[in-house]
Amino acid sequence: MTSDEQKELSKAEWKVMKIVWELQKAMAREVYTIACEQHSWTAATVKTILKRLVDKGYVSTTPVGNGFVYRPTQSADTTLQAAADSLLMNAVEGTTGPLLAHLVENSKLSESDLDSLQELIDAKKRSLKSQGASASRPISVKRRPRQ
Amino acid sequence: MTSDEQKELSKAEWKVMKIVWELQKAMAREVYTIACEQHSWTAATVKTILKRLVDKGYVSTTPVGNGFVYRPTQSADTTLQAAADSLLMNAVEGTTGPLLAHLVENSKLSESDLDSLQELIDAKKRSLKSQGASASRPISVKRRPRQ
DNA sequence: TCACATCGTTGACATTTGTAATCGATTTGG
DNA sequence: CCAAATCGATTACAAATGTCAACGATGTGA
Repeated sequence: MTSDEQKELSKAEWKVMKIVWELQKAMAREVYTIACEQHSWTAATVKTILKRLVDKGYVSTTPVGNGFVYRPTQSADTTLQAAADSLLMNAVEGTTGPLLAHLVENSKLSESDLDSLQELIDAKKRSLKSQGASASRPISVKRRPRQ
Repeated sequence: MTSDEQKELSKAEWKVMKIVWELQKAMAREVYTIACEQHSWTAATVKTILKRLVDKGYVSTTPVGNGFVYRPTQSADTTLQAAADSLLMNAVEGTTGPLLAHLVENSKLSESDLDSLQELIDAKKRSLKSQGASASRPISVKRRPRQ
């Protein structure tokens, strides 16, 4: 019940986080270099964003030499899921199905990804069948970010 | 194709849009009432947000009596999909599968939603099988040597 | 018709975000 | 050991966003 209330990531912050997630152990130099060339930012800009990410708790630092090694504090997966849940809270009844269809259609998915999805869908179908009626209601995406 | 560059919705704007989408033809009074009670806003706040939504082009107005009737200019579906796509652009390689799994797991889906998904998944699987391994361009970050 | 209720517009102000320069501390190549 | 390269922190400032009050125009009930 700790008022954890993780601040959300802004557009620019997502971009930097993506780099940090990919590097896992990111040295300043690398982040600066990649981010600058990827988004035509100056190093100063990236510094600022990194700082804010640390403040928001998305990135942790370990001092080394002159500066830090930066690490993500949560997995890209967890963070993305939280963002998706938050987005879904804006969904109007009945739009979730089409949204998922759209996403599945336009995403690059591996065979095992597809298998897992199939699995889940089957399970859902079964539980719908067995439980029978229960009309659609407001979207219920609960579940706080774990970890 | 005039540089349309649709501005994105902010948090508060999504909340009001949701109401407009649900009403379809929304009179000011209704929007104010619902939004105020739903988010403990004052009417003034809702007015501002509605105005901004009109400016951004998400809501159109038809004059009637003292004020307007507000209507969404695009479907909730379309807008949600755009937002989801934009979110996915922040995704790290390999996180899309788990994300979709999470969403399917935690969303309320009708039987026909599930059918459609199954359909799509089958199709994807088939095309994976037939085309074999190619056509995937990893978006990985390369570490560059200095400067 | 007249007081009152509504509506949309303006103006306001604090906070967050995008973008960047500067500065002092520190590491490092020579 | 020193000059150059880096690094993080501080400061800056415009734009976007969250919130809201006050105002003037318009509709409405008595």
